[in-house]
Amino acid sequence: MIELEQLQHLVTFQECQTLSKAAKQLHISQPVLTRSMQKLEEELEVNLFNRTKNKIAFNETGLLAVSLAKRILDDTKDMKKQLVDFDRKLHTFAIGSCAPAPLSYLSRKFSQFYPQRTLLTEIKDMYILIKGLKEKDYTIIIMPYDIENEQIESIPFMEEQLFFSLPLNHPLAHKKSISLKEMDGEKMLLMSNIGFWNDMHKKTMPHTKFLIQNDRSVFYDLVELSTLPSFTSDYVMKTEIMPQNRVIIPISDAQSHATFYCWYLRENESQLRTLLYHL
Amino acid sequence: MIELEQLQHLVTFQECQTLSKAAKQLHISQPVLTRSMQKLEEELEVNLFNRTKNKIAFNETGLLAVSLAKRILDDTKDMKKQLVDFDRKLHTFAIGSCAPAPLSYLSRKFSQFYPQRTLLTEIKDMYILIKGLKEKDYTIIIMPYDIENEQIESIPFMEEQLFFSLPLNHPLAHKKSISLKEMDGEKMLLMSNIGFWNDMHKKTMPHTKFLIQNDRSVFYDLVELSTLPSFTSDYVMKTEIMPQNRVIIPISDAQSHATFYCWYLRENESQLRTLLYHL
DNA sequence: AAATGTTACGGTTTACGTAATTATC
DNA sequence: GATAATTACGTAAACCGTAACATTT
Repeated sequence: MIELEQLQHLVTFQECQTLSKAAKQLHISQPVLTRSMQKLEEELEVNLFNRTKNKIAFNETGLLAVSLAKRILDDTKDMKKQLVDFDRKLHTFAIGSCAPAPLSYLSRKFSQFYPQRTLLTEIKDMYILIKGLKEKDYTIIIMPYDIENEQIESIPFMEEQLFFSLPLNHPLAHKKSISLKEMDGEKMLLMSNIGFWNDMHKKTMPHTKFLIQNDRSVFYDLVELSTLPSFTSDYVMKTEIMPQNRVIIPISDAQSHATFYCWYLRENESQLRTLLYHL
Repeated sequence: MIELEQLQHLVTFQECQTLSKAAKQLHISQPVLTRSMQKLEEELEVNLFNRTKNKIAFNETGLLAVSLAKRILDDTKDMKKQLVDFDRKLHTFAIGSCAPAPLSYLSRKFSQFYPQRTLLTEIKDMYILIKGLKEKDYTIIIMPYDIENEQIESIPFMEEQLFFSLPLNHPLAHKKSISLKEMDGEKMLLMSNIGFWNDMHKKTMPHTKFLIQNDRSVFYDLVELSTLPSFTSDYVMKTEIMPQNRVIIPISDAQSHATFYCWYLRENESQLRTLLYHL
């Protein structure tokens, strides 16, 4: 049977033009190449070269063989790549979320129960999440409302309440609670990549200019050093150290509260049971 | 590097479902297959199977691997076939002719000078011959007229003269020569596959009914046993044994004589020199 | 003299099959 | 007890690199 190694030799030979150069490039000795090419000709039952005493050159058939060999070698390299990709996808647990807090929570849970598995997490728009769940790009998606149908099941696992974080000398700093509307129009600091909260802010506070920060530590520095109002949440306050020069005031609107649900395909229920049980 | 043998093992395993059956089919021992599959997994850096103590079954990745492997194996089998075909075509000498006599003559010459090469001969319509020569389906074509242009050269190498072959008691049997027109209207015996002569007969003797014979020996039997007129030629008379109960009479028309030319592409002149020189 | 390809030879590696082992039906 | 897969082990085949050789530039 022909072997891929021989085809690789053939292609390298063609690229290098002489057996000796090809041998160097392949890190083998010339005699090996001589024999390899002889064997290939035997197995293919065709002459691939014009040989003189100390010269060996490709004939037409040989050149055709090179082009066919290249294709086969490419295919096998592709094969490996495809399999590795497929396998990774198979063993990767992908979580898509509409917000950062529940994703952070679920990630931690996940790594407790499946420490060896690869985890992929994303914050995306909700319509993308739903599409991705159906197409099995996500094993689980995190949504701020529930659902129940033939394919999809959802279970609630976490709540999050937003607060305003105001500097001590802010005019509203003394209040017990503040509505979104009351704050609308002020400049505010905001983290980027906060999922559906972003949409909520834009809708409920259309006159506010949000100063978006990508970097979390820069965001915290700005919160501490500037006098700009910002948002925080009960989850963030539990998990992060909060600055001292701020007043935390509840937001009165219902939109500032979310219940997060795990959505998953019923067909995957068995493999998810452990995780779901411990949420 | 992955080897094709491993891929073949993989595919056979999938077809047989167990390693032992696959081993039998491949005429090797189980341990070889066990190791072969282990090595394949190592090289691909993926698990292809679900193993229990005495069971090994394909997982999803394994099944994908099988389908990819099949494609590669098919490609390599194709590769061999393509190369053999290409090589044969490269080494095949193809002669197309407008008539049987010069083809028979040239074939004999050819096998004298290139006894080891494969020869392919065909009698075809002249427009097909010219097309085939240009497209290199034919190395040489035999035509009843000459040509001379940039690509094609022609050299005359043989003449053929047709005769009527009449039974002894035929009304015209006594004549020194006969024209085609004189015989037009009579039933005649004719060999099939006689190339351009066929067109000539149809044109010059539109009222004659030709009784076409495929088999040469049947044709000769009929010539000998029937009283139907037929054609023969100087070439045929030289190479075949002629029946005794016939009169051979020259045909007076110019169309009954042909000079045959070898046409070939100038670019092939060097490889044809030996043959052309000895025509 | 330098470079190229092929053949010869010796030693190591590889790879095979048999046999033994473990597990399942 | 029969079948299946894996592991262990000794032997035979394969393969590689060095060296020697033959040609060519």
